[in-house]
Amino acid sequence: MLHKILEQKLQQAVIAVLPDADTSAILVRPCPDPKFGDYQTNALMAIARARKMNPRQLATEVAARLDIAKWCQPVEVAGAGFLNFRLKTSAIAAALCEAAGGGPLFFQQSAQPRSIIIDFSSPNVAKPMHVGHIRSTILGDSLARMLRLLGHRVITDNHIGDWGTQFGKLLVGWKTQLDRQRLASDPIGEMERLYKLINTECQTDPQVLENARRELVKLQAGDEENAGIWREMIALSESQFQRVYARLGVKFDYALGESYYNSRLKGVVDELAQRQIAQPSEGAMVVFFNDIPELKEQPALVRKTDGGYNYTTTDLATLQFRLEGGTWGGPPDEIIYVTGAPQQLHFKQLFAIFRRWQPEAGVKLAHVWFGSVLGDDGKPFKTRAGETVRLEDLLDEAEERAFKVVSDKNPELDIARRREIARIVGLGAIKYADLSQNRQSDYVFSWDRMLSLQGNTAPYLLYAYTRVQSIFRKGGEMAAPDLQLELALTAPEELALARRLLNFGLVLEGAVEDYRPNFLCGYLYELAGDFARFYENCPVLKAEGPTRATRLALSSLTARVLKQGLDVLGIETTEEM
RNA sequence: GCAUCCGUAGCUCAAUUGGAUAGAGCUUCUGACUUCGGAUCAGAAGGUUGCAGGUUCAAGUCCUGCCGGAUGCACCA
Repeated sequence: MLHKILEQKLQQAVIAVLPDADTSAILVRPCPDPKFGDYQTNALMAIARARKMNPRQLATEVAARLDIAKWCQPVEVAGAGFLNFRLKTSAIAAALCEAAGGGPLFFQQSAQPRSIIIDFSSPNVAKPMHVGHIRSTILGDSLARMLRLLGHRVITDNHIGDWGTQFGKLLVGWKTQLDRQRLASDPIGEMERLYKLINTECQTDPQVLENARRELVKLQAGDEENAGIWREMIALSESQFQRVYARLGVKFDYALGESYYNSRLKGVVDELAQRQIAQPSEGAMVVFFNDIPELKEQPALVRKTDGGYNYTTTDLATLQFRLEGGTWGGPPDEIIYVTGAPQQLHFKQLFAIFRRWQPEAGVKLAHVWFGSVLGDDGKPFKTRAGETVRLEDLLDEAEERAFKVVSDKNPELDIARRREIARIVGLGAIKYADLSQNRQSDYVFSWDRMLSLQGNTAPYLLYAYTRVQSIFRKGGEMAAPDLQLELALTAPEELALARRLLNFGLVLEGAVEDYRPNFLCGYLYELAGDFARFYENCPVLKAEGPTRATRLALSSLTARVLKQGLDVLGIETTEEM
C-alpha cells in the first residue's frame, strides 16, 4: 500500500507547513494519465483556497518538506497546484517482492473493523424469483465479500417477503382452486397462478375481495388451518430460493422474513404515537415531515385505517431488532439495504423516522439502490409473451449459451468438462454484466454483449486467467514464496503491469466506500489488458535468469489478483476454457 | 401538479464524486506474430457531454431555467 505511505508523509508535510490544517481530506489518488506520474494529490488547492493562499506556492512549500525519497522521484508541482508522485522502480519491485514472498496481496485489512448488516435479495414467498432479484442478490453478495476481505464483520440477512395482504388472496386461491398435481410439479408456478387468478377476480367481484380480507384476518389472528397453509407456501418457496442461491453461490447468515417482526409492530407504533412522532390523520397513524423540503408532501403511514401495518412499520421494527444486536452479538455500526431505485422515497422516510425515534443511535444507514434491467426495446425486461423472466430460466440460458461457445472454441475437451466450464463462464458472465455497470443506471440486457469475448466482460477476464495458468502448466514451477527474489523490471509492459497490481487495495477500498463493485470490475479489466500486453511483448518461459524470475512473479501475482478480485465479485475461475 | 433519478461517440457503457487533452467495448477500415492459448495485440475513424445561463484557478460532475425520458406520490411490499 505505497499510496498510503505517501498519503501519511504528505499529511505530515502539510502539518509541518500549516500546523492547524485538517489532514483528513488530504488524499493521494492515482493519476488520471501516467505521464503525470503514478499518484497525485489535489488537496493543497482546496486548502490554499480556504486560506486565500497561492496554491502553487503552498504546493512548493509542502513538496520541500516531503520525506519520500525512499519511494519516489522528486515530486513535481504541476498545473494549478497538483503534486505528482512518480514511484521509483526499486520501490515498485520491493512492493511486488513483498506480495510474492507471501505478504498481503496489495491490500490491507481495515484497522478499524466495523460490523455491518447487509439486507439484500428479499424475494417474495409464492412468487418466482425474476431478473429484478438478481441485481440485489449479486450486488449485496459482492459487497459482503469485499467488506469481509477488508476485515469487516458482515452479517447478511435475507428479509424475505413472507407476510402481507397477498396472503389473503393466496389463501382464497389455495382453498378454492388449488391444483395439487401442479403444485407437486411446479409449486411456484401454481402459487403464482392462484394469486393472479384471485387478484383478477377481486377486481370484478367485491365478494372475493372480502373473502381474501377475511382469510388474511384469520391468518393474522393465528387460525390453525390458514397458518398451516401459510407455512406450506413458505416451505415450497424456500426450496426455490435455496436452488437459486446454491447456483449463484450466495449464502445468508440469516433469513428473517417480515413475519418475524409481527409481534413488535404494535409497540413500535404506540411508541411513535406516544412520542408524537406519528399522529392520527384521516383514521390512520401518519408521520409528517414538514421540516424536510423534499418530504414535505410525502407523509409516511405507519398504521392503516383498518388497524393493519405496512412495510414502513415492519422496517422500523426490523431496525429496532437489528440494533438490539441480541442475535449477532452487539449492535451493528452500519446497515446496508440493497434494493431498486423505486424504493428511494421509502428509505428516505424510514431513515427520517428512525432519526427522530432514536436520535442517539450512531448507526450508519445506507440505501444502496440500483436501476432496472431493460430489454432491447428500452422497456422492462420481459419474455416475448410479456411475462417477467424467471431467474432460473435466465441462469439455464446463460449456461447453455456459454456451452455452445466453449464447445465451439474447444471441442476437444470432454463434455463434462465443457459443461463445468460453461457453468463458470455463463454464471460469471451474467454476474459480471450486472456488476460492471454503474449500479444506478438502468441497463439493457443483452446476451450477445454479455457472453462476448472482448471488452469488459467476464470471459475476457477468465481468459486472461487461463493464459497465466497455462504458463505455469507449460513451464513448470509456480514461483514459490521467495523473500530474496530480486525483480528486474525493465520493459514498459512489465512496469505497467506492476504498477497496476499495486493499486488493487486502493480500488477495493474505493469500491466499498461507495458501494460500487463496478470500480473493481473496471480495475480488473485494465489489469487483464495490462497482462495481455505484457504477455504479447514479454516472453516468460523463453526468458532466462532474473528476467524469467521477474516475469514468472508478475504472472503469478496477476493470477492471484485476478482470482481474488473475481472471487469478491462472486465469480469462480477456471484453469482452462 | 409535487418529488427522485437520468440525458455522454451510430450502439452499449465508463469517467476514482470539482481536476489536467471526456475514456473503453461493439460496429467499420488497416495492420502484427511459423501463438509461453488468436477467446490475443497494435493503429485509424467516431464528441459543442440535451439546450441556455451562472458559480471558480478548474464543470460531464455544483446552482438556476428550459427540453426530453424513467420512476414514485398516504392505507401493496
